[in-house]
Amino acid sequence: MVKRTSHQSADCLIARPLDAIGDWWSLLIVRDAFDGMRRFGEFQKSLGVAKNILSARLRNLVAHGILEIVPASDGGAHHEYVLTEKGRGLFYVLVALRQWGETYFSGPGEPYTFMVDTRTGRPIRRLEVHAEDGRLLTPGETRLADFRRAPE
Amino acid sequence: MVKRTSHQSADCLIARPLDAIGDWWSLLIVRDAFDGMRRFGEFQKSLGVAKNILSARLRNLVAHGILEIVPASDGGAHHEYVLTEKGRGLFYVLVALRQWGETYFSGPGEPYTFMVDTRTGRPIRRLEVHAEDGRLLTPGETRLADFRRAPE
DNA sequence: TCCATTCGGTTTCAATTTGAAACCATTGCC
DNA sequence: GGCAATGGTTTCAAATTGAAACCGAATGGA
Repeated sequence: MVKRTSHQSADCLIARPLDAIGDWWSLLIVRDAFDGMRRFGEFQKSLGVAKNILSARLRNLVAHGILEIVPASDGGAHHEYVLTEKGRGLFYVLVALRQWGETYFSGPGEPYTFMVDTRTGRPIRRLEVHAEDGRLLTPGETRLADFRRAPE
Repeated sequence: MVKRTSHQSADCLIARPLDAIGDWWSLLIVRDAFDGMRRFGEFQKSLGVAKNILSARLRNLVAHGILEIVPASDGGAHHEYVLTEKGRGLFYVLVALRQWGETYFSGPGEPYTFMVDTRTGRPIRRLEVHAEDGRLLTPGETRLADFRRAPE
């Protein structure tokens, strides 16, 4: 499961996250966790994934510090899986993926949900990338910089 | 490669995008494409992936309309792979993933790059989720709404 | 108390996917 | 023509996946 890049990509800050969540099911589990799911059975029913696979994915997410196991919540004997701070940090990845999905994958007549502001019920804004001074940036206006070379 | 959710998740706007790019290599290919890579050999050298796998992934990305094949560019005989509009839409996913990686995966002393505004060389801002009226939203302040039920 | 059921997994095993390496076809160059 | 580079495909072993069976502990009734 854990894929180690033996050749060391120059940009492991994409590769390393993908190592943690880069398989089909993990992000779906995280999404369900954002939706309040906590228990093995809930995830299994929601995703329809084989139990051994779910078991392995949950273990992996816990190992990566994205989920953590908490003793109970309704006094039951079994534990539950909840997002850690690190796991909640994936919110923006999910929003980005979802907005991309809304734009390019929602066919006409298909049932689809989209993300709204709970308070008003209105759709949220699209994500934007901004410069430090607030300017809106396009992909072409950004680049990767080596921290040691040009922080000035 | 293509994983069909037979059970139809209620939220296929996460699952469908993952079906297109939800394996380890595809997003890395897209990232390299944003970095200006266009040719089979460039991707192969950058990623260190087996050629048959790269071949399959490129084919898949083209099939999903994320990359397209263009005839040449330097007059050479071979074609090149460039991002489509849909592919460029993945910019926000990459930024989100990268910022998450910067936050949780960059160990001290490790070489790492981060994203800067080309014009100023300064780091870009963190992504934020905003309501229609501009309020900053946390994960808990959003939910998914059925388009047909509550657009009002 | 005893039996059945649910929950949360693990084990087993066949089928699919992956990846390394070998191979192949075309183009460009001398 | 010969030779290397590019851009793949084929082959085959190894790893991963997934469906189903199994299992143990904790309820829940009769």
